[in-house]
Amino acid sequence: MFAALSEKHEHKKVLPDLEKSEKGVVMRFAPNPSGPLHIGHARAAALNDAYVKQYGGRYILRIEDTDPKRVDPDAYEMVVEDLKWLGLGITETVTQSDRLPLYYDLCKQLIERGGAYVCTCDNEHFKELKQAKTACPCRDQPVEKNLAMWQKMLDHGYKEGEVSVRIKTDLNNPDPAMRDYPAFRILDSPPHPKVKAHVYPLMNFSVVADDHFLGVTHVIRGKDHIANTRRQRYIYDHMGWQVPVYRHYGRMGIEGVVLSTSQMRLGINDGTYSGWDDIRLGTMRALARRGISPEAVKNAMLAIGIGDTDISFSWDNLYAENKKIVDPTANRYFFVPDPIEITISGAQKHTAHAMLHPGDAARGTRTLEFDGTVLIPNSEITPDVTMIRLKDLFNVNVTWDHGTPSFTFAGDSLADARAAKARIIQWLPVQQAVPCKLLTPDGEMTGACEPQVKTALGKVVQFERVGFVKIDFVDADGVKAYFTHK
RNA sequence: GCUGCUAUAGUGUAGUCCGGCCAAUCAUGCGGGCCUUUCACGCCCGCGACUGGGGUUCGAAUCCCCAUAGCAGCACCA
Repeated sequence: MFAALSEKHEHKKVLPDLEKSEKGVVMRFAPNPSGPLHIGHARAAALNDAYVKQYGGRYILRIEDTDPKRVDPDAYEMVVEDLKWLGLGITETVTQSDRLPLYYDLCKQLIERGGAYVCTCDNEHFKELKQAKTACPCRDQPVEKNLAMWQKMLDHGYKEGEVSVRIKTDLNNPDPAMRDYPAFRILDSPPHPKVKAHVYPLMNFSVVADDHFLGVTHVIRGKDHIANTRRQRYIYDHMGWQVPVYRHYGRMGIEGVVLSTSQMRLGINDGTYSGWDDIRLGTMRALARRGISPEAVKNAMLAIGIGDTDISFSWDNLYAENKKIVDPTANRYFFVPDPIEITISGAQKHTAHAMLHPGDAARGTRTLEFDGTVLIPNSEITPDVTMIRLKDLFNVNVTWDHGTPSFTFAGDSLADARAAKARIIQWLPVQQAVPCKLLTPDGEMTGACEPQVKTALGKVVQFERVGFVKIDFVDADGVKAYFTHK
């Protein structure tokens, strides 16, 4: 019995082992602060987090803000908030714009070692040379000249676009992407929101510097970085440093939501979206607003794993994870979409006590008073219907006269309703009905819900027979809810 | 064009490194049933895949070659 249980437990999916992890790991999540985090980020963030938790160690948040064109000052805060929401075990945070002197110093060292040079070739020209596996004239300049030019760069003796620092690689590398790639550039505008600078490192340079000096041991990132990994290798070799262990997972296609930060920002600015948490977006805050729990996001990402196959993200699988988390906790309430009012003859006043959760009687009940007239979903009354049961109340006969239904009390017996295969439907007393809007991906449902729903602001509840919803807004006029999933 | 990565059911995933125990795992989805005062949860049954073609081998999802498809890189973005 116990053996069977534990055996089943061991079958729980775990991530594949990482080599060189015996003494713990140091990993990092390194977003560009151009906006809030979205599902794409969540994969890298959750995977790295899971490994740090599995092996123990440090988890560094590194804000990569070395391109002032792609920095949103608000994003620094948003990224931290989103990670906090996800519940990741970040142990320290660094921001690259705080570390420019470190990069400058390393660049100087690299030049001294003959591993980099200052290049004044224009882009197009260099591209041609690169394709032809030919060295550009700057490549063979003496170290002293490179150092002087580098100092002139730092002294702002060059304008934007005039020079760059290149890493010496191997011009005969069959992959043109590897040949003498750039490491620093000059940018006169726009100004960086956090630091006064004009010489900026490019990603492949600052990443190596930080991974090395921060002691990063393992890097898990998308396979769009696989070429960068190979490029970065040259710097490690020039410096005689040891490279981290890398894993590159495949591309993840995500349907149904907008993920591009620039597109999102555009839509927000022109009013198409209400904000970063508009539920049509794929941001963490949008998911949160729709009632997706952070655990569900993490579990879904771990289930996907670090495979290098390109995959398409499945909302169904995310919803299934979320339901596991939300179903045991969500209170049940009635929501009547597109309601019609019906009067039931022959019935005494009744008080219905419906359970807040069918699996947890201790949680208690909510009380609905029946006194003759109720709201039910319009769609339930079709000409083939002869009996319905109002859930937790009683049965109702439906009789038809020239297409007009009338309703009469048909007894309390649940067994009768079952025997008659009557549908058990949600309902609301007219007096207790609170106007409620339910926003779904397919549009808006208008209806009414129980008064108690107003106390569930910010929570996920289940509207019985409709699905799980997040109560987003409550005021004197009613309730607004977002559909999470069935 | 050049360079590289990948290819298991609708979706995700295990197995591939070290060929046989794989007539291929688990989850999700879908269909059916049971349970149940929800179309939720739970339980049971079922559906559904090794991209194609060659080769090696007694034996291939697993190794090799070719083809096809997808993806990524060849930015003074990350």
